[in-house]
Amino acid sequence: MRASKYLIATVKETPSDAEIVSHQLMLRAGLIRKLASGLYTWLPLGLRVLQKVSQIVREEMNKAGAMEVSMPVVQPSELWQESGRWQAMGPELLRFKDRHERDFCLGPTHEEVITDLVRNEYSSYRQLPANIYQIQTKFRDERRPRFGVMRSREFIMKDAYSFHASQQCLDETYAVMHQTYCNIFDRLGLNFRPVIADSGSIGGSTSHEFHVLADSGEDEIVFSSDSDYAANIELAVGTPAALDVGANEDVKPRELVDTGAASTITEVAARLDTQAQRILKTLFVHAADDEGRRSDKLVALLLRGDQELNETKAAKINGLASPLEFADDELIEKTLGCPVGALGPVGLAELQIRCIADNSTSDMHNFVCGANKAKHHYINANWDDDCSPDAVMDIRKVREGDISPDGKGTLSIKRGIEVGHIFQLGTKYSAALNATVLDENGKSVVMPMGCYGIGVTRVVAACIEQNNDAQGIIWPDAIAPFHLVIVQIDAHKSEQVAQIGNSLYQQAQALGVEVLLDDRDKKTSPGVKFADSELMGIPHRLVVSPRSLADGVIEYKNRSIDDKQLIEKDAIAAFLQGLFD
RNA sequence: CGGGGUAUAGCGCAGUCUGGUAGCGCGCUUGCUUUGGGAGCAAGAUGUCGGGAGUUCAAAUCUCUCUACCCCGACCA
Repeated sequence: MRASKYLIATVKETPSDAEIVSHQLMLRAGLIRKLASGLYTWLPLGLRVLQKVSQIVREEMNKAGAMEVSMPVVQPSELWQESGRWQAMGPELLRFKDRHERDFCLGPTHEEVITDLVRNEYSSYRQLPANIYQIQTKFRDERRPRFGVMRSREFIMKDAYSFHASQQCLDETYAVMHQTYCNIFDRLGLNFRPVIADSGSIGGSTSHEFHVLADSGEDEIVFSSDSDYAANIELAVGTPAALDVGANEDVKPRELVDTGAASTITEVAARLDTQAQRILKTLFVHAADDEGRRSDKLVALLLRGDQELNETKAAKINGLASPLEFADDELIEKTLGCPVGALGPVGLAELQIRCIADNSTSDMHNFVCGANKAKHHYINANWDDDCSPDAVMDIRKVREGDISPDGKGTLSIKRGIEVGHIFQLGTKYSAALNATVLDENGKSVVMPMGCYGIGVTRVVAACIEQNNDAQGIIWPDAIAPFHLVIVQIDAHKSEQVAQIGNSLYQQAQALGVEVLLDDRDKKTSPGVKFADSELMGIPHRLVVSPRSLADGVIEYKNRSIDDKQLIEKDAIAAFLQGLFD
């Protein structure tokens, strides 16, 4: 490709609406342009990268025995009615009518369409497992698109769906896909981790997310120092370091003390000259009514004072309003007759308020808790003697330094960008759409399904988050838009520069190297060409100039190495061959 | 959806408080010079000041209203 005939849409200044580095660099390097909130045009340079990512995904999926198809973006409402999601999904599902007033939506995902296809085309267990995928545009009307293509409304996803005659068969395919995802992200040159994930409202038991490690990530992932335990913080389990104070104290009688204006854990600890871990934290959330809707009844959640609630875990407790909702101060005061700041579990049983305690509270004794009386706390409260939880479970958010659930090592927390998610769907869709095959006994069975997604557009952004410097993007070889850029300097003055530039360009092409010849005219100064090549992140660069040709050499620079090399003109063919062999 | 902010040339911004000729830098066009790190000089082109309504002799500027976009939060197969 000749730069003089190509859209090099680089910009010097950082666009004001781009917050994270990948978004800034994608705009500055001329990979994308915004059309509207969450909608982006991919420019020639960006599309090359996107297509490379797609191709790697495609090759690995094919290698794993999956079959590529292409399903419509526009989908009829009937299928969604059948699965129940026409009602279940909110405004994220973009709906509209055609000229005949029939309802349609833009596909945010394709479980319905694929299940419909498979129920019509498959009839025997002998055809299974079937693993079918596509790489295609999805639309989700996100409430808040952000960070460029990282969370956009229209994006490209590789979505695969597998169908099985048995759970065992699903397990096998799931394992193959787990490995395939590792292969894909390895090939993409990403620093990533698979983690155990919440399977969400979609149900199913087993689920893993694949996270690219980056500080700008929207998720927190937890991993162990000494084992392969890794999980999304939403469901990560750990054991907090044991109480290091008062562990061996004898049980003392409970006492009411005046704590004045102290209302937070920190203030109470200071006032009573004790530690947060000796104080019981009491939170109130709304209970659900008989029909599962939010009621004004309260449920108390108890945690050790130095610990925090994991809302995802709490939301799964039966009998709580969904989504999890904290009670406001007014309702608490009305129900307990005490303002927020001195709340505790003592006496809640009489008020018929359920208490759910976190595991971390079990070994607490002689603890401090609110007395449900303004400006008063109890000291030396104890389980059984003073109060008992209705249930003890894990509702705690793990912390850095907790002990890994397998007992091996301690946990650390990092931020990640979710670029892939695999999960076992079970029969949610196949049962709703009656997708069955006959098993070896001639009996009709509903097919268990698996579902495997990769955010192709997000991968591009995630990769830049991980590979950049002050000059711009540093593409891994596997997805660089061009492998090599040849910068010509003073070609208008030196016939030799133009000649050698051209000859190198042709040699590189003959080697199958994707090469960009920067033959832009004299108005584009050398500095601009250098800066652009670095901003665009092209891994290898040759510079042809009268200056170096006078010494009989051509300069080579690797984007990720500071030093330049001078290559003898006569040795350049061999050098190129060695570089791209 | 709640809170905060922004909207002026292709991009980045000033001008708004205190109403009175539409500005700056980058980019773009033309010419000359320059050429190894985002060149210099000269001449140019480009604006419904986000839309609508109002106040006023006069509105980018004041008032009302609508819209779009960004950030934080909530939400997220």
